[in-house]
Amino acid sequence: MSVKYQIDDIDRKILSHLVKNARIPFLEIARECGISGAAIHQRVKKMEDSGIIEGSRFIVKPDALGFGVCAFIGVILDHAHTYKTVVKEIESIPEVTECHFITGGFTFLIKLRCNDHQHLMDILINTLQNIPGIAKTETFISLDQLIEKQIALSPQDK
Amino acid sequence: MSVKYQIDDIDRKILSHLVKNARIPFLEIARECGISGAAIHQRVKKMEDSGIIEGSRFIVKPDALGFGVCAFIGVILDHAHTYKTVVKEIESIPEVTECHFITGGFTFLIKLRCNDHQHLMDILINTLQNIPGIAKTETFISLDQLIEKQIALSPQDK
DNA sequence: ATTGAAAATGACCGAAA
DNA sequence: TTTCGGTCATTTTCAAT
Repeated sequence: MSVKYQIDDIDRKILSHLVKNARIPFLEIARECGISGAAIHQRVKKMEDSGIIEGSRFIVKPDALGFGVCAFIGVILDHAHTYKTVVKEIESIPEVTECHFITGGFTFLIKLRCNDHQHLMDILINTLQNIPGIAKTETFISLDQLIEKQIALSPQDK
Repeated sequence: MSVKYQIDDIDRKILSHLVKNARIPFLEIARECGISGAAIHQRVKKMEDSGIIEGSRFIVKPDALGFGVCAFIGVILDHAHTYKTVVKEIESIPEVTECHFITGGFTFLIKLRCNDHQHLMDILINTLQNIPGIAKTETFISLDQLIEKQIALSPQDK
């Protein structure tokens, strides 16, 4: 479950480029790190194999795909033992992008994206509220995503 | 502010590959779409220029970087007019990865990543609670991120 | 673990349809 | 908008250090 090996400063430097631009040429990273392209290649491969790197993605503006509405939903279960089956049900909802098991007033915190408020209402009433084990939900609609960034990798992430 | 042009099915197909693997060769996408590599290249460029594609990133397991703890924090302001300055303050916290202006019981919902509970406590007490305008916070620690995925691009996203 | 060089593959640009 | 073709750049592998 845990990470297989500790990354060093060169790995961190490589990642600091890759998390900002997945298509940057390895040779460019190599020049900045002062080592060969082959070394970059092998280090990236090792980090991929060990699971440190989970993959790479293009970031697409959700609006362009018709998913202009973002919302968080706090979920309260009526019986703790329904946990597993509820997760499976939530997993099958295509609009859900995240689900956390959290401390505090809710069992789960779900993040999802949908087309519009009608669509959101539909998910709430026809999907979520119909899942056995879910007692109550509380919806927080994101009116504006003010910050979206990655964790800083280096002390100074210029 | 809005998107400059509507993408078509080919664009959607291109994106469906790119959001899963940012380093997939354009030629491979070209083969699957039945058009030339140059066409893929141009369509991607157009989507980048128009802002539909916001960039590309490697996804790194936060644990590997020493950020094993994920938490959400609901923030309540004491005066609505402090909104802007508070956002600026929050923006400058390196551990914060998201900040939403939300409906419901909170003004903001913040997502952040930190090393451990001590680190989280430090952010809560020494950083967040010290920002003028923040009246109250409520912390939800993510004990387990059960789901993490992207919005489905196609009806069937095999 | 890193390197340098070789071979294979892909990105990118211009011209033409 | 697309394709084709050419050139240049990058990825990837491998033997050697």
